[in-house]
Amino acid sequence: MNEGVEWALHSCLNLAWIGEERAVTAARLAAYHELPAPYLNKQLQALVRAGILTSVSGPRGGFRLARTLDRITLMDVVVAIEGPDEAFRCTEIIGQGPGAVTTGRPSAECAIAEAMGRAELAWRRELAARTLADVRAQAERRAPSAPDRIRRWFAAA
Amino acid sequence: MNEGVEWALHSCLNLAWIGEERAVTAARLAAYHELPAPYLNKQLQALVRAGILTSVSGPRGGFRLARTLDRITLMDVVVAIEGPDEAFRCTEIIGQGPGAVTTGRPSAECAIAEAMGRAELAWRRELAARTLADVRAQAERRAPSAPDRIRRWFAAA
DNA sequence: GAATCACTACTCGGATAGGGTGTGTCCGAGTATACATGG
DNA sequence: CCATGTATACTCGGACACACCCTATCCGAGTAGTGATTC
Repeated sequence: MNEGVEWALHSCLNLAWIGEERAVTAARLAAYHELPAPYLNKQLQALVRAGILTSVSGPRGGFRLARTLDRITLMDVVVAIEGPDEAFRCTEIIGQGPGAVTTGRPSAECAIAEAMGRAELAWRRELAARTLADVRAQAERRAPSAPDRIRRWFAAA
Repeated sequence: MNEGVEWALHSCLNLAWIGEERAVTAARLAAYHELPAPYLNKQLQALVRAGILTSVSGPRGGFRLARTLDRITLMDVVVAIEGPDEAFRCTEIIGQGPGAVTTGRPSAECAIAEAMGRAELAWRRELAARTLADVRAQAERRAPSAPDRIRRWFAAA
């Protein structure tokens, strides 16, 4: 899986903790975790295209959450970064060669594709059921001091 | 996901349908779906290392199932081909930079890693619960003529 | 005629190149700010 | 003193190289079979 998914999730949570009063630049979000700033910028752009973040250029510009965390699921972020394609793609080899199945679309009859798809559906369902608000709540339970520390660090110059 | 997973699964089912009386070469398994033979051979080697298949060299050599289909899960095949690493690897950026969490292992406190891991666990659980025997039964329900057709093709020359 | 031995042909196994996708970087388009200037 | 125009600095956005892993391929190690040879 793309490494940018982890960066995007952390950045979204950080944006929520910082607050909505002002936009945050990609450079500062990157500095907080010592990430390569231009590359994180690229990932954040993907979130903007997906409608998860909004961005403004120029001075005082940066990124903001486009909606509240309870309306952003893990699935949304994964799809925004990774793309909508599923991990297991059935290339329909069952329809190739001497043993070709000639009736209709092969994937419809392929029990393998169905079984793999069912597992992947379980994965997607789990991701879609969990919002970033849930994750934030869990994080605050584990590290109650984190939100204030983050807010203070970003407030400082 | 690695494309070889699909090839490996189809090959295992084909081996089961062919029967245990003789080993089947990688070349014939590949020919049945018009796959590149040397590359399929590489994937089958991974299955041998994982203990899913057994192999014998020389004339009359080839591959055989190491155990019955009801003792081979989709998870076994995926791990054999893809490796044991999980798709979402937490690089623990939460422990880097100014906002570093200093107490203990960061991943233990990272709610993001936990949430992503939970989703991936659901995926693995689904794969581990489904054996190749289940998949074969489903395939035979959908295409009752397939087993006989496969057996006949591999029996010919 | 039967056993033994060397040879051959065949198959797996690991080591070796090529391509595509992620990874990382750079510079240009656009904008709010600040300042100088004129009324 | 206030309004206006301009220059400036800053940020996002997309276009540009690099690297790694998957894909694909090849040749060598090992073995069962086959035939000739010998007793």
